[in-house]
Amino acid sequence: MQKGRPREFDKEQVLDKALHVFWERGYEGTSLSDLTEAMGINRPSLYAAFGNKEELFRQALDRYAEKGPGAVYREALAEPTAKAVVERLLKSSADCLTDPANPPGCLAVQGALSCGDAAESIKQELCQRRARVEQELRLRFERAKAEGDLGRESDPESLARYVMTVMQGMSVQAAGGASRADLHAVADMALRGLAAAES
Amino acid sequence: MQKGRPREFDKEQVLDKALHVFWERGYEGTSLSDLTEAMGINRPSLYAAFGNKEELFRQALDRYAEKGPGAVYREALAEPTAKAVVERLLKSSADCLTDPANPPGCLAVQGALSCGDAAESIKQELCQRRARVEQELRLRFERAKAEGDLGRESDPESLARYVMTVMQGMSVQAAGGASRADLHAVADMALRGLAAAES
DNA sequence: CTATATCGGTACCAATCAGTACATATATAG
DNA sequence: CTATATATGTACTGATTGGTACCGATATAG
Repeated sequence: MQKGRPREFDKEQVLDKALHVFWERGYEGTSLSDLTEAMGINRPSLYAAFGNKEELFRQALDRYAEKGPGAVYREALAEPTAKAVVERLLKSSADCLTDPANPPGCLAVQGALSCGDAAESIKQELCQRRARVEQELRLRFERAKAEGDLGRESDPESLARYVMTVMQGMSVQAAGGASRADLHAVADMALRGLAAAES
Repeated sequence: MQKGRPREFDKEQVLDKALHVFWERGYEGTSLSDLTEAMGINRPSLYAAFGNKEELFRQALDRYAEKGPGAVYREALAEPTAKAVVERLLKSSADCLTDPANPPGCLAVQGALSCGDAAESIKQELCQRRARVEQELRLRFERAKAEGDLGRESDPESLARYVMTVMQGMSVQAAGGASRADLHAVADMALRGLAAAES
């Protein structure tokens, strides 16, 4: 065991609390007072454990991508066919974005869509994360095309961008109060379109 | 003419400047210093002419909806057929969201997607505006259905929500750096899907 | 002309922001 | 036991937030 007085809180546990606050209020909309109150620790403990507000956000984002909704995306990519990937992706998004246990919408979309100078680097980080997911999806579609699972005339890049666009739109819809059923209807409509476009 | 010293700036002109700043940085990300600097007036003049930050935002939003991109939406709704409405809506959105003269994306989406307590009422205002546009679109589709322009099995509500979802997703894409061509490809894909779903 | 009403600019307000100095408390290492 | 290392809580920092009091300037009304 290490020297010194031991920490009196569970780091992952309070990180989840911070994640929840950032998710709900965005990066700029969250103050350190909001964070310390929700996390149940005081300011110097927060700084000692997580660095500063920006680093805390990044750690919360990592957790979001790893244990939270991000895990759902990775599972979807593992589906055997492109069609199954998209279906799983859209359906899971509809569920996840409206999960009553979490704030509505997606942290990677709402965390810092537009912001002042101070949050600029956070905004760019979120852009990169979204772009990375889009690229992973594109790669998955390219594989599907190579496997003959998608037609020769299909365009993996446009397809990936389109699916991302629908998911991101669903996030805005969720933030506006759309229900799980509403989003499932959107997902169905997008899926019908894709199935038709493929044939 | 009225008594007193006349205002030395054009109200609409400086309101456009304010609109631009809010559009780029969002409501919370914009400080009064940002505004006065961009508008070229000092603080008391701003308060005398526009009330306060929140009222200024609302007036900028009205202008956005009236003279800005909002006008494009109204034009699209006037198209003769549902298909033409959607096509015009998506294509115009792609152009508008990536117009180099404006910040990328849509003010009604990025202005305050998630935020702290102070901006809560702005967030709700934006939600209501988005919902109102969605409802206008739904009404347009209901008319199209009554006119036989849309099939009997079509669902105007889901259709409207789907189109709004795509447009809102395109706004997120634009904020992330997507080009006009990128968004046109998305629009084409959404349109192909709808055409197929209709048949 | 004088009286009145509004505008513009300086210089301020209290509240809040993110971040920290410092003293005290509590653990291990020897 | 003592020495050391880390955590906690109070109370603070300077900078910035949105918002104003006040005064001189500039217009019209009579």
